[in-house]
Amino acid sequence: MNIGRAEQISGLPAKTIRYYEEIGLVVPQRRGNGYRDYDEAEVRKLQFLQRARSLGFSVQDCRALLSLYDDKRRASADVKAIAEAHLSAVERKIAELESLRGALAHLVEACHGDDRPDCPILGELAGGETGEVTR
Amino acid sequence: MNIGRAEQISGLPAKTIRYYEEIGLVVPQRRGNGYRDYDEAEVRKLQFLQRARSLGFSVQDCRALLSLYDDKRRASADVKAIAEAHLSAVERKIAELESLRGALAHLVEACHGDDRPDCPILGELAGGETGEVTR
DNA sequence: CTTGACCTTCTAGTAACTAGAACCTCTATC
DNA sequence: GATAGAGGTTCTAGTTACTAGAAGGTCAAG
Repeated sequence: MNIGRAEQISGLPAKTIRYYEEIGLVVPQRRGNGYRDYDEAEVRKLQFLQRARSLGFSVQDCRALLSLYDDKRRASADVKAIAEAHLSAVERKIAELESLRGALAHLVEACHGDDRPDCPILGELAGGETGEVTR
Repeated sequence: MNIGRAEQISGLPAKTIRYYEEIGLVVPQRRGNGYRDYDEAEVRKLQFLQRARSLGFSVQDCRALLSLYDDKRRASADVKAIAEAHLSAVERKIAELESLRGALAHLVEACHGDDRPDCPILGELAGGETGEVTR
């Protein structure tokens, strides 16, 4: 089938599908006119990629997951290891953002936000000491 | 002062300081030998950038914050607006990651992770039929 | 005069696409 | 047969915010 149909079924934009081919993830046959021709298995892989990417797996992770998906003798432990590593990364990122959120919320709250120039946010950025004026 | 000293004081790598010059954030004078020469105000701006970036503000936001920092007739409301927008973005990102974390945690939990090929994680990615996780 | 630290510019690579341009192919209709 | 329009092709370049590395110039000390 053409790339347009693969796009509809997989939910991935055609540009992205071409990109995935360029990096060797899903490489379809070509027809006589040069058009890409996706078979069932390839479209299933595109769907697989769409789901894995929407779960936040990197393209490198997706490559590994796809090859495990293809390997009927895989150990589920290998799949789980990838997912656990990704989960840990997500949790680290959440912790980092929560710390940021705390700092930002504190600053936003401290700023009166009117037409006067005095601003604790800039104060913090300028020197870490609220209201610092000279150095 | 030389870029090496500016690096020590600001905590920004020299490569980053040069990059900030390239995009017009902090542009120092040059000495006769072509070396960059940072004055006090410029080093303070570099410190400002280091802090703003570590709070997760984009470089574009930093540019705006820096110009407000320079403008002694600024309205603190303008600073606050930037910080609030960033805070909102951080909160959206946290919500998104927490949703991901939930889905990933379920999948990881459902996978026995041994040497057998059967795997609910791949099942979910492949189409949500085989080995689908109970939500 | 040489060594080593420090500085310069330049190119290219990172992640994962995305936009746009120029052009080709297929199908249907006039 | 000509043409319109949908859909396909490749290619380049832009996005974010740096970072690595190469080739080479400058400076202070011994």
